[in-house]
Amino acid sequence: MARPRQALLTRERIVEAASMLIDAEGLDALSMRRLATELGVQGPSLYNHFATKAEIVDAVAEAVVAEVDISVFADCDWREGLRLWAKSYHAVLTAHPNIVPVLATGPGRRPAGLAMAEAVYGALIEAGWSRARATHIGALMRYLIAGSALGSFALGFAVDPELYDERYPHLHRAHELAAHRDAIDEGAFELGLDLLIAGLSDRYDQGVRR
Amino acid sequence: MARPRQALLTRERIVEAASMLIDAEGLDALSMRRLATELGVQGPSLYNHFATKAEIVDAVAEAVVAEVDISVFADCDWREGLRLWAKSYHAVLTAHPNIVPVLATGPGRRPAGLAMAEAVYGALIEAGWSRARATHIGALMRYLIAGSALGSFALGFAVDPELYDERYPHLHRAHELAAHRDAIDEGAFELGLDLLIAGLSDRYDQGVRR
DNA sequence: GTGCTTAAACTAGCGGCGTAAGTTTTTGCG
DNA sequence: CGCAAAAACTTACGCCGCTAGTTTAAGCAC
Repeated sequence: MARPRQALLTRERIVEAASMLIDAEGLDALSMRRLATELGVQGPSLYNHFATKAEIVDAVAEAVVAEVDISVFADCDWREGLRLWAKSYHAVLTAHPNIVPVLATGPGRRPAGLAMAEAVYGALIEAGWSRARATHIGALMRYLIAGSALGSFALGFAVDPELYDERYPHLHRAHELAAHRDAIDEGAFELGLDLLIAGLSDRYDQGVRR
Repeated sequence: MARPRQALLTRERIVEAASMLIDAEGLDALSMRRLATELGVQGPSLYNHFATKAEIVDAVAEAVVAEVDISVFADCDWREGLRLWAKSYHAVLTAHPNIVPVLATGPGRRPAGLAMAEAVYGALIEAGWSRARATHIGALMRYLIAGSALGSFALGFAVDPELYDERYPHLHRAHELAAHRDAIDEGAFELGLDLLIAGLSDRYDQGVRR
């Protein structure tokens, strides 16, 4: 086949297929040949639209970050804005867990990431936080959100139950955690969010804004 | 060469070389052939000591986690124990940033990880926290520590400075962040640690332990 | 309308990857 | 002493990201 009358691929279609593949089967399942097959095309054809595989993964990450709702900062108090934004961010990452390592590791050079940073940082600055503290707070929220999305804490205790009782007495019945995995992760995230925002709120109200 | 009089490889030597390679050049630089070369040996020889590459990476992760000081829980108040443990954990991850994605993503099935969970969870339970809350707190600390170690927040703003002023007014001079990257990340982590432990401490003192 | 450039698909192939299979030699034990 | 297990080796398979070169269609200039 040479050039078709109607183009088979677009950047959009490629990103969408890649995103679905990552969501369904994980980052490792994404190979150029596999992705191309999914799109009814031969592997190297993808290079007509993206220079490298990394660019494709990047575009997927960008699309995911763009789902996060940053409009909340416009209408809310900084505390409420922070909370709603964090929940939206958290929800998006929970919906696309397999791409999280890319988001967490990679830099925020992409437009959506910069727009998000602008929104968060801007809201904090306008609330009266110092530049340095606003940076810290933004980073801190990211730590919590990315950290919670990355690896389920509850996961990984599904080993031989008898082993625990001998060597790890406090982990007795810890293997049952796996069943409540989602609830636990959600609870831990909520706890963290409450504690951080409450703590910041206290400092803010006491005039400690740097 | 057939079997040598003195074995060239041991699991220890392999893990050490792999660890050094990951520290020096990153996870991607670790390939079986490359690692074998580093050890003066042919690639497949490694399979005499480890069944898969994943097992080697796992062993490296285990060795890193084992560096974390969990003895602090024995002598301290739970608050101080939590703080010292978190700092030790954080310091270890900062010293081996390239292995962090493995630790963060992967389950805690390894002995060192289980021992750490046992220590943290045990200290919280004995302090009087409910089982559910202790789990949340342990998970939450992990989120903060792993999240902060994973991706520097400050990194990734080293783009064309002129771009910021137009589209992202609050990120004005944000590119300068890269220079203070370590200080910022450290500040954000410390802030998070302070806020979380202070918040938990308040709840604890008020008798809210679940 | 006829040519020219560009775009978008193709095929072939390079070097590297993880790993399986089978070979050779040494060691250590019954 | 004989023999199984261990620890190195060589070879090879099928995947990977990606490059190079080819073919044909589309879009545009004159």
